[in-house]
Amino acid sequence: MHMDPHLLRTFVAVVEHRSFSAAARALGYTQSAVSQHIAALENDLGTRLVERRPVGPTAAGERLMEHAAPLLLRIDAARADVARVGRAHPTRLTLACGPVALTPSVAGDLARLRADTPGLAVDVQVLGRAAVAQAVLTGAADLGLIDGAAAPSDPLPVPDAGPMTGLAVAEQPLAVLLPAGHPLAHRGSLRLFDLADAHWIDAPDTAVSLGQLRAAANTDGFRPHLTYGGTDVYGLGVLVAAGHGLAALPLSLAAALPGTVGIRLSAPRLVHRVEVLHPRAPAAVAQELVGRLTG
Amino acid sequence: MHMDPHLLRTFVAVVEHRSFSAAARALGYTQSAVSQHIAALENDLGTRLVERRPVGPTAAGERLMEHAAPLLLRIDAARADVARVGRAHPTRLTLACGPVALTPSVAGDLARLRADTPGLAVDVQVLGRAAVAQAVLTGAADLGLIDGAAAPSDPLPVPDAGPMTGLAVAEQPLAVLLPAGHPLAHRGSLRLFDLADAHWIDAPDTAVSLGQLRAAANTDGFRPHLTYGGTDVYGLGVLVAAGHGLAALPLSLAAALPGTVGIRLSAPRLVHRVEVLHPRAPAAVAQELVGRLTG
DNA sequence: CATCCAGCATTAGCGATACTGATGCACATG
DNA sequence: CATGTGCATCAGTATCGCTAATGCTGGATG
Repeated sequence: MHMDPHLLRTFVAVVEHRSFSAAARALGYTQSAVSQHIAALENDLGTRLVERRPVGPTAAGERLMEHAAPLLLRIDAARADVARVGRAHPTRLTLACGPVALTPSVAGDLARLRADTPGLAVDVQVLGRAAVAQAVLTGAADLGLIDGAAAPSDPLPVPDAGPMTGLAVAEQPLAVLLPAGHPLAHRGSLRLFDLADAHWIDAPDTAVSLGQLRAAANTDGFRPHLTYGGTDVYGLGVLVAAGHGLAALPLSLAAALPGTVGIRLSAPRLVHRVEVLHPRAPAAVAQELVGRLTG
Repeated sequence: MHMDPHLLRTFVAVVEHRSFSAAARALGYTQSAVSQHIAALENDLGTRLVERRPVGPTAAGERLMEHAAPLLLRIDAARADVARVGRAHPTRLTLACGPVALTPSVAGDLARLRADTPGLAVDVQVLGRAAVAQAVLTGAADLGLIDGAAAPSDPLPVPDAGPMTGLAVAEQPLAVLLPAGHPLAHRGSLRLFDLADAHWIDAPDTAVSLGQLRAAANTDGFRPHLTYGGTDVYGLGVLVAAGHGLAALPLSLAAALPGTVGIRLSAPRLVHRVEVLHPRAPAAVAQELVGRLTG
């Protein structure tokens, strides 16, 4: 009865639905059960966790919410990790890819793997950045491909919810995408610091997210001027071309977009890297693909 | 009954004690209850988790063990985090320090804080590196001080079991400790790569651990020639002086040890940094000390 | 200000659960 | 082959965790 994941799950549902009854419906309980769950949790922790009428988290509840999601995720990850043990050679490979992570070289390796292992079904899923790690942890995907900006020898930051290894697959220079007529568009290279106060587009599911940029460059700048929720690189290019702001992309991608110019970033020394994420004990086919990607 | 922390706890106890009965005694249960707990877990996960006679984890059990400790830690962290909310101004400040983290400057800041806040009881605890973060997360300490080697702008690696912030307190050059008669002892500075194949002493609770060194320098070398389990820097100095191997230390500390020479490391660009760890919502006094340490 | 109502709390009751204590059974040891 | 250690199993019981019904409270409405 101590901090039962079950109680946490209904707590999260209550906070998200902002209603006991709605949470009950969503979870397949009665409203009474939900009420008792919350009461039990509050009793256990000795504090009020949700304010009623209107329903919402208290300060303590907000704290708990920060823990609840990772906790529940890790539970699923543990389940998946245990389930993977002893799993025979599966005939299906599920890949979770970040938006810009599926490069021609990766696709080539994958094609060669399929050629060498007849009967292998492959399932490629494109997800948002955070969801990739989650899919690998929970076993929804056999492998994950993420990308982002980092110093040349630093690994990409990954939410740590379980034993998972990231291996570099490919690196290329990082570029900033400017509209073709931009005053800086003729430069051979640019320093990131000079652009900290420029207008930026935050496109966390398409380009390098501004948060990553801030972390990698160790600064406070890069405040978003516009937020782009799509996963389509061309759409982002259109926005940049129209002058809505700048975006950071791997150089080869930036060079391919019409109406814009991709200028290589010279300082700080950052690269765009694709990494493959795999669980501690991946299936045989997955292991094989990891070998090809990194070998 | 899905993956109850209770069941996990007894699972961990069983694996650690390598016995159902011993685990039962440790947990205050009957042997029967423990047997049923394990059976329930195995039934839930659909795999055998522990081998009996002799008792030990199966492959799946080993996987689960990797998750169990962080999971239980995070549960305690969540508890502590929630309990901290609304806590009035406490009159006692508990500091968890890593072995080399308690520098003169830190002690000075602490002394000034005590002078300014009469009636403040301070409790300083020296712990191993991993235990510091754990103490902060579980609320056993209000603040933690850790140290280690890292690239100048990189944060120290901290086990991610909850919302916790690390702020740099002090940085100084990293040095390698050589016996006084060592052939390289007259050098003005040394490159770490040249020492990768030397004999090293692994002293994770005293000097910079070799694991950190490997990670920071991105290499495979630094295989331990001798392991030193103590937390006493002078004892480590004696071992180095006697030629048992080398160790990495902050320069000022290395310079103070007799019979040895501390040579500054010039490449890769690594520093020894002390960071203060605090939970998301630290108590008022703790917050004040953080301000003084970092300000 | 009276009424209504949406929605959370409370309670009784019952089936499921989680313990204990006793017993069974398998394996290692001498 | 006898013995003992230690896990599995089983019966019994207290407790838990649900549902269904009912109570209660704060806000909207005229």
